Amino acid sequence: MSSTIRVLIVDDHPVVRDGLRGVLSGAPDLVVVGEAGDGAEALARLAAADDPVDVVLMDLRMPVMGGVEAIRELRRSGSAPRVLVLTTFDTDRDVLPAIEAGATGYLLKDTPRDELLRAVRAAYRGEAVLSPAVAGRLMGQVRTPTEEALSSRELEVLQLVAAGATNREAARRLFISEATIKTHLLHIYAKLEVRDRASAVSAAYRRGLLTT
Amino acid sequence: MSSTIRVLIVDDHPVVRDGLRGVLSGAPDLVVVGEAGDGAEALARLAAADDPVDVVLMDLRMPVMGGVEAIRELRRSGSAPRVLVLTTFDTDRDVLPAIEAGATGYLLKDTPRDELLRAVRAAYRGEAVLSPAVAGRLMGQVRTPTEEALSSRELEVLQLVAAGATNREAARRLFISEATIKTHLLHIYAKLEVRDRASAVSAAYRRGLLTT
DNA sequence: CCGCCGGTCAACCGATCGGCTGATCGCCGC
DNA sequence: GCGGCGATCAGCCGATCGGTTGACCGGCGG
Repeated sequence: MSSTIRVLIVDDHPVVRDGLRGVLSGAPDLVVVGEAGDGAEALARLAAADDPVDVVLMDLRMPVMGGVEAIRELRRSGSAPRVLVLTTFDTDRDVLPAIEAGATGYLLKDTPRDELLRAVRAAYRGEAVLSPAVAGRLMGQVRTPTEEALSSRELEVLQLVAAGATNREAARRLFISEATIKTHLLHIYAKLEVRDRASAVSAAYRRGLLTT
Repeated sequence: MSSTIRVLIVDDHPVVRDGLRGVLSGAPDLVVVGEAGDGAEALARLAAADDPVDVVLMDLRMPVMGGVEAIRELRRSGSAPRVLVLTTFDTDRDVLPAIEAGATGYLLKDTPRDELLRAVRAAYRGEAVLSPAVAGRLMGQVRTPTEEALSSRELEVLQLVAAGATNREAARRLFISEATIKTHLLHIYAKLEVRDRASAVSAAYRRGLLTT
């Protein structure tokens, strides 16, 4: 019958893939048509036009090619499958890019089995499904639209500062003036609501702007 | 037969529990005798003396009671089962306490299925099994014995600095002199191999000394 | 018993930072 | 076409930091 939902599992952990396969295979209306260990494998699998996929269960942090890039590629190529993100992390740095890239839903891995099954069916219908923690983050974004969100240039500066660069060194490395570095830093302080570089670095780590 | 290894799965993610159950059930010499969603549940299950467990597959970061405390409790109560840590994280902050607490092995969740099975059997025999990344961290510890390991006082200072305190503020908060703060910071810089507070904060986050 | 280590404190110096004001330029959207 | 924003740059100031040297004390272990 045409009501069978065809699912592709993308996760770099074999154990997790097995777990998902097990959970999904318990539902008569779902069938796992493939697995992939990273974004590139997933794209390759999805390119096989003779074997369509309805819903992609996608991890985010993977080697070779992460989930966000994979989703972006999918959208760019105009492919059809819904993408349901399933990951451990609920930081802004993970959630926002994934949703911007075009994920249909975003679940955390502590989601109970039955909720996961419902989410796959909902994603198949094009409905948005979010874990409560993720929903909260999104609301926070909407409520404070202009907050945080460092510009890419500011992030470069902050990375150098976190690496121990003085203003002078950062300026040299970015081929700009020391005054500009100072300006960027002032903006960064304002956005992160701090007053010095040390706490700016700390705030950035907490918000997932800097990678651990 | 007595050669059947009895395994308890402890992980807060239902999907992961399913995956592990699936992998283990594929081996004729292994049997999953229970599951738990956090350390407290695991201890309760292990307290049932009429139903022994040989190997515990233990996640670390869990709600209610984490894996490290659970392992420590187990050892304190003189219980027998081997504990094989199976987690996503390989930072010093996770690895070292777990091994100190008495874990028999430490695997990351990207471990292939067959290696996981071999590891369970090895743990049952009391052999140490480490994922390559974890082994590397341990070696690093041994090679540089005096490295890092901030004293508790130094950590207090660093936390304040990360929160945006100036030396003067930190001094006031800890009821000590500003000069002492400076001395602590110099020691911190030496241990973390940096030259300013911003990069000290960064290094601390990367090593898991400061919590995200 | 003596040495080492962690914690405490002091004084001094140059280097750097944070705060402020003000300015130019290019791009995007209304 | 105007306004806003990001990025660029300048100069000035006081405050703070980083580096150094030297010192005292208490506990722990050889």
